[in-house]
Amino acid sequence: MDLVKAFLRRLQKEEALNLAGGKRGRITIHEVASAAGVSISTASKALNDTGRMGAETRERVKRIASEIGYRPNALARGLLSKRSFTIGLLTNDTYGRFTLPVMAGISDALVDHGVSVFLCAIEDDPALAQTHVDAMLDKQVDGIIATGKRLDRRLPVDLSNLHVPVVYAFTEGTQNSVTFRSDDEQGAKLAVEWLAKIGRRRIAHITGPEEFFSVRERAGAYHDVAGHREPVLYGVWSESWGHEAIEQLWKRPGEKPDALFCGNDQIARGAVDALRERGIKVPQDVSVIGFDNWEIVAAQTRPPLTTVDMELKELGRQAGLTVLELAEGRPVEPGVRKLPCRLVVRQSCGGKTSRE
Amino acid sequence: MDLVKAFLRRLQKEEALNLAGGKRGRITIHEVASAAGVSISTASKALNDTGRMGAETRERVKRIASEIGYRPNALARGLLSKRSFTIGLLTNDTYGRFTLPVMAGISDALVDHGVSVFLCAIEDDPALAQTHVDAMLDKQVDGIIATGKRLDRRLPVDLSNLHVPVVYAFTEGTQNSVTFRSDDEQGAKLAVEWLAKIGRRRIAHITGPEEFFSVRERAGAYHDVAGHREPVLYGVWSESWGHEAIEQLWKRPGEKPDALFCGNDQIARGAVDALRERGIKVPQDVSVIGFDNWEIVAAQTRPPLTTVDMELKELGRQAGLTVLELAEGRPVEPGVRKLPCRLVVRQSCGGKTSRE
DNA sequence: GTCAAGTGAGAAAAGGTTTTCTCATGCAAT
DNA sequence: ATTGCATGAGAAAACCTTTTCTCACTTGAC
Repeated sequence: MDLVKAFLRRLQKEEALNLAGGKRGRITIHEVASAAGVSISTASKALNDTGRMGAETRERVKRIASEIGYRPNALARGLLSKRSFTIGLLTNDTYGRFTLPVMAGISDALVDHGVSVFLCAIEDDPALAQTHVDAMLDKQVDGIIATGKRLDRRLPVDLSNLHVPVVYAFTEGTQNSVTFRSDDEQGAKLAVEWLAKIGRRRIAHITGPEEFFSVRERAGAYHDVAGHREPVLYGVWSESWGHEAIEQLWKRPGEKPDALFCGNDQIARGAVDALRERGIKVPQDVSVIGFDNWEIVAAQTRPPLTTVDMELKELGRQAGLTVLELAEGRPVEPGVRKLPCRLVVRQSCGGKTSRE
Repeated sequence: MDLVKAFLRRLQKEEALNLAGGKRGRITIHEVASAAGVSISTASKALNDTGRMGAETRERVKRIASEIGYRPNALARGLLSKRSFTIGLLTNDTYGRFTLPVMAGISDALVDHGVSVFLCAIEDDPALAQTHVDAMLDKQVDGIIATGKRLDRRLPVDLSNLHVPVVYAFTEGTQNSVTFRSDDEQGAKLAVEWLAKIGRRRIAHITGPEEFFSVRERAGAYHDVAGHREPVLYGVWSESWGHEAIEQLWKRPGEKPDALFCGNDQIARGAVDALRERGIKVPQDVSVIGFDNWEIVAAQTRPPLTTVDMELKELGRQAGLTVLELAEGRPVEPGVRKLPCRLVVRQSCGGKTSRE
């Protein structure tokens, strides 16, 4: 009876293994050692280029290891070294609008350091966030990068007293943390200066809700460059607000703007569509510039939008390298690092590059 | 002599602990055991509800563990159990257009099993893909989910002989694998039947490139329901193709379509915009239906698009649960599973729900 | 007063790797 | 001949858990 049970269990196990694709025990350093006729200590030292041994021995071990396809078990290694070569990316940006480029940058920067990334999407749900953080800590992540969709909001979870390094990217950080963010002021300046340079004088600013920090920063820079001659229209982040704003602007008396600096690409697209419907030509009559360089919106607009790119991938890259520095114990100056934006010129502004 | 040695070692250990003060090494089961005055074996059994011991002992250990904030080290646990509670998600969909919903579903399904997800974006780069796969295997992932942006394309890496289970989601799988995909035929049928039901008779189909499997499947279902009275226009997946298709349709002689079934939401949006520019009212004159339910496009179109949702999140959820089943050794029938699509009714079709 | 059975708890091994310590061996210098 | 010292390589401990095995003790039955 007991025997039957054991047999059945074994059978089941083997069957499972077969389905899994033939999961016979992996090749360990023991196999390498015995195949090379050395001890595991020697094998380890040979493979890691540490310890003392004859050059011939080292070479032989290495050759055999690669021949039989040995790959060290990262779990075992991590257990000892207290480094898992794993980091966690925490985000509350469900759409991935901002997170994806950041993630791409992180991954790009860390993949050749052998670091993998856990992606955890927490939808402003503190309990879910805590669950994910706990799971990551249990898995001994070397660090955590927190990212979001807004520079002036915190993630709904406290990461300030963890015993692993935390870096913030495109979300608000804590007191003594390292935080990466885009330089919205510089980005806005870039946009408005471009419009001025191509000869536009009456530049209006249609943007998102005033309570967004980015909105205030961009509006501030706009005023610095363009002065206060044209109004700033605050609204929401949607195409329909772009439409409505055009309506508001064009129904008031007096001269109309000859350029629009929009708070994001969706607003810009709405505005461009509204202008077209009124028979106003973009870019001949009015230049329009967006913000975000959200390809899917900017490139599909007619004409394609000139816009400001926040270089989120680069931001992710730097955040990734920084969390790695910290994980390896190297000191990193805390503070907020502003990364410059870049102007992406397409056809919605005219000027030098408008007609080719 | 042996006793002395053991004593010295213990002393040294305790000193180390004291020196650590609490800032250094994490809390291990040793701390729990000594705080509770039991051995580590007993502590382990108490916490895992295994083994035999007095109810009082078990409770005490559990209470103390939670008091001092003990969390088991997943690396150590994984080393022994050969389960890392980690899976990898491999994708070549850079935009995240399809991957994000799938990822959300996977994460959603697995988070309360304690499983975390490595996200690896490989951009059709075989070398990068291999690097990521190797890194994941080294980290002993319990399984891999491969996902993409096209049902009829493979990822540029061979996953067929891994010793961990692999599940394919929204990408083409291998011979004896488990593959999840949307039922595009059923989805298309849903769309065309809806148009018929609200009284449309001349339904045209504007869609993507014919070499896409999904395109052929949707077109097939379209013909089955709508017959061959109206043409199918193959093109590309962009708004501008939607525009152009309208031009083509409206410049030919004879009766115009009273409904459009579009191959994706971008084409639908382009078509709606083009119709508006011609003074044709949507949905009063022409009903338009999209495919994908890509919120950012469908909801921002004027009027918002009725469209077909491929339920990618559910697809991800099922893929996640399946890879877990396989990882736990439970048998899973190989084959392709088609998941039904769902019609999302907004305002671009009219009919019953058009005016409220 | 011995035995069998049951109960509670600890010792030890295992998992794969790295690192420190120890041990031969051979060789040059005294 | 003895000491001193490189050199090459292995033994064992450590990382943290889980699990199996073993042991001591109690209890009720003979």
